[in-house]
Amino acid sequence: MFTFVPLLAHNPNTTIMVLTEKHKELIERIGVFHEHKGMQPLVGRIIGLLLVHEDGEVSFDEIVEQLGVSKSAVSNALTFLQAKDRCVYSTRPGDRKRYFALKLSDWRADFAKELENIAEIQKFIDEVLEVRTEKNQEFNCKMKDFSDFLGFFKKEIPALFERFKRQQA
Amino acid sequence: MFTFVPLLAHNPNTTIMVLTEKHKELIERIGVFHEHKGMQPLVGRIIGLLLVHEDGEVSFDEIVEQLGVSKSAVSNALTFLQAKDRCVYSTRPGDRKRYFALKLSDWRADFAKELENIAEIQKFIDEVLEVRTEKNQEFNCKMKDFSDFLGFFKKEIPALFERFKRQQA
DNA sequence: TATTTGGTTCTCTATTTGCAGAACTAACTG
DNA sequence: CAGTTAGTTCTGCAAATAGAGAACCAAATA
Repeated sequence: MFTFVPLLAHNPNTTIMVLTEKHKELIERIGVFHEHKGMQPLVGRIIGLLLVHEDGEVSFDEIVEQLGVSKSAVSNALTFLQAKDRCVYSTRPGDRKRYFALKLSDWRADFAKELENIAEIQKFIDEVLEVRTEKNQEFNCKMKDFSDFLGFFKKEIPALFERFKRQQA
Repeated sequence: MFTFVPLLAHNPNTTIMVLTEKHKELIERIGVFHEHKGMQPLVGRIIGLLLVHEDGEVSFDEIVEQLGVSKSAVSNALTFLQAKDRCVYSTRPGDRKRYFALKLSDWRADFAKELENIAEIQKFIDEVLEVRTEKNQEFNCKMKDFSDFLGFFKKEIPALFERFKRQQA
């Protein structure tokens, strides 16, 4: 008679990385940096942890332990990070845990998105120009100027990555 | 006997601009755009109002009336905008009112600051690289790559403005 | 079938935020 | 000096946020 003997089921990576004070302090600072960008506190801390963790992949449980927060908070934060496409998880045969990692691979796409996002103000500038009267031409000109620059800027983004690539080789 | 007859004291520009629905709706959208950038709601609305207002300069009172908010809220928001160097006020002889305007003139400096700000993540990336072990070289390499790009990017910012200037002429 | 594991969802609460309204101040006016 | 004007600061509250803890669920195990 055969019994199913799971290879790893009783042997998940249960030892967790030891974080030094330096690690912890860096995680906090990365946390507040992201808070300033409008993210909720724990989300920023998790990004910090995933960055400094030597494995790059961190289990749900370990996040809970390392950051000393509740499972519910971690669950919500990870759902958010995945929705924003900043984070993915992988699994391992015979181990039901999920191991979360940053999608560091597409930093190019992410950064480009951020640039386009800040240039998004152009849309508003243009709408503003449409509703403005001719009364204050100086003001209008400066806005037109800014809008033109933003258009130029957006077009330049791909070239920027190109030049970086060439300059690297 | 001479009496002091103030030229404008009883004649400040008391008629306020009429905002259409389109104006109001645009102000709201500009407001939420800035909220997403981490500003408090009223600050974004004021930016919107100063953008669409035909005069470019708007008195404290008119801000209160147009946006239908309290004086205290406006006072705090304007203090904030001035602290952030996004806004200035001017006065007129014989008129004690302050007329607030966006510092639209230095959009170049502002935009450059925003770009540098998003590249500030490099500082953290580098610190992270210093505390990371050699364990996950692939992860480390991607981070190094990203950091290199951010360094390159920062250096490119002035050139970007240069190219825009040339391309305009 | 009962229990454990890994995680999600729901409910509740402490904290923070954003603003109103009142009290206040400082400069000017009658 | 009493009143007005223009704006600031203080006090308090309603709403939003962030997270704890418990209840819950589904898959795997005993």
